[in-house]
Amino acid sequence: MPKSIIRTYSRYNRDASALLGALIREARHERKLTAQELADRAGISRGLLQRIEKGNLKCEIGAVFEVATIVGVKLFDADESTLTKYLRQTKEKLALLPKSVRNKSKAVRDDF
Amino acid sequence: MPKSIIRTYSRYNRDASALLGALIREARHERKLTAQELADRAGISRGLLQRIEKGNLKCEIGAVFEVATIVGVKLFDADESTLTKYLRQTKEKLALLPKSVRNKSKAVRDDF
DNA sequence: GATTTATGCCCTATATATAAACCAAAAGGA
DNA sequence: TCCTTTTGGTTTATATATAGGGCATAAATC
Repeated sequence: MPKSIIRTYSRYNRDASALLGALIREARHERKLTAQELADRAGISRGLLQRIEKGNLKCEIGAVFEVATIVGVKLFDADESTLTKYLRQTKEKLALLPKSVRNKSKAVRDDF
Repeated sequence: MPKSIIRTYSRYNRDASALLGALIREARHERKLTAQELADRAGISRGLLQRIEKGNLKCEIGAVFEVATIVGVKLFDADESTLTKYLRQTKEKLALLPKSVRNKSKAVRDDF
């Protein structure tokens, strides 16, 4: 990130991230997990989990997703099966999977 | 990140991120925005937007949230007002706001 | 067809997020 | 009360995500 970019976030997203962190923290307590235990399960450091639970927007999304999934905080929707439902419904799925494969089989392109 | 941690992600979250990226890309097309235009609006580089649309889990969550909000892809829920609803309902909000203020007024602690 | 525009994907420099190790304070349990 | 555990907050070293640029291809547009 050259030239010291000061990134600003909208109030909405700051609230959203703070809420997500609070939900994660609450869910962790409900499951009687210490911060260290949850961090270990997610494969991250305890310090990173602390920042996630505080709603820090600079955390990598993969770490946040992993933690949220472990403690049962759902993304996109409160409904558990919504993601899978989306994955089935969206016609983008057809364009989705090849896209994630393209990098692996770089030059071939014989997949159609 | 010392010691070259190889972070693994669950299949669920890889799918979730890929779906989120696809939804963002689809929404961007619906709004007739070029990648450069959306990146400019979000204050990020075009390359980062590309990675977001590919569902790269190493992107910072703040950038993903900003982009998603701009093109109208909702987080947590399809309903627009769900976040604000949550923010009102959750009793965690009381513990939430002071937490985000604590860093600003570092040593004072006269807020109670 | 030609020409512009958008996209995909390199590359490099650098700002910074992360892990790990601390310490002190808070919380919980005896 | 004391003792243990958990948490919040540092600090430091290092891995790496990012911005920015270039370039080739694809896709519009004419």
